[in-house]
Amino acid sequence: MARVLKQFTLPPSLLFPQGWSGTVPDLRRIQEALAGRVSLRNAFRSLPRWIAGVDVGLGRFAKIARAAAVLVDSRTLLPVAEAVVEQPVALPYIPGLLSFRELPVVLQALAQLPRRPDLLMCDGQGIAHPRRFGIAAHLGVATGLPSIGVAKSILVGTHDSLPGRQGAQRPLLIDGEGVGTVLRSRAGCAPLIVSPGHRIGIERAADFVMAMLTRYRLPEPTRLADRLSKPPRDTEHR
DNA sequence: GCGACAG
DNA sequence: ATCTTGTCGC
Repeated sequence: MARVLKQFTLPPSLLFPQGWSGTVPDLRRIQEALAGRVSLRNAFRSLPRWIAGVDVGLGRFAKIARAAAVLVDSRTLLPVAEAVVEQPVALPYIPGLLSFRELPVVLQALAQLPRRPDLLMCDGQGIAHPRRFGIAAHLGVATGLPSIGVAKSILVGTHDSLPGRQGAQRPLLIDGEGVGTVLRSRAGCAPLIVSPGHRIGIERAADFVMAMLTRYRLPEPTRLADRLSKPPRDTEHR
């Protein structure tokens, strides 16, 4: 059952005031209001043990959203629990409003985990967003849990040129304000865009992501969730 | 008015 | 996000 979700802090009415529906301007106003609940204060001094990665994959014609939540033990970087939930897609993808499309099913998947994560990592932006309220920030505020956004590309913001070596970092700026970190997680790969979601600062968010890297471009929690969220591909050829 | 635009 | 085989570089 929904063991974890019941422990989450805010009631649905406060998480999504318009019940996920409404016009684009309506949804933007919701983000502006909820952005005020985001905290950049660090909830942890060092990497906590239980980290959940979440991601959403779409079927062939984007009819079904498949959310995956993978609980990883940061001491071993190995998965200790997984959950997958599928649900019809309710909204189209609109840049800047991703969370309204993906969060409903993500919350369902998180609810299936056997224990409450200490920290969440998800695909997409945290505060590196036009209204400082990307999906990672929304997820953090919705659950009350610390969260970090790990995106594969920039939504908004600029940065100085980034060295090619692994570990290189540059601040991501929006109108001169630091909102995240452009991080070369792996040499020869496009950098990751790391930004705080909730209850963590810019610098520590990048540190925690680095601590979860192995040989791949994505940190383990997100990488595993990404794989799990992909619908099984047809192998049949008539 | 014209592009840009997480997943 | 998804559609897709082979191929070039760290």
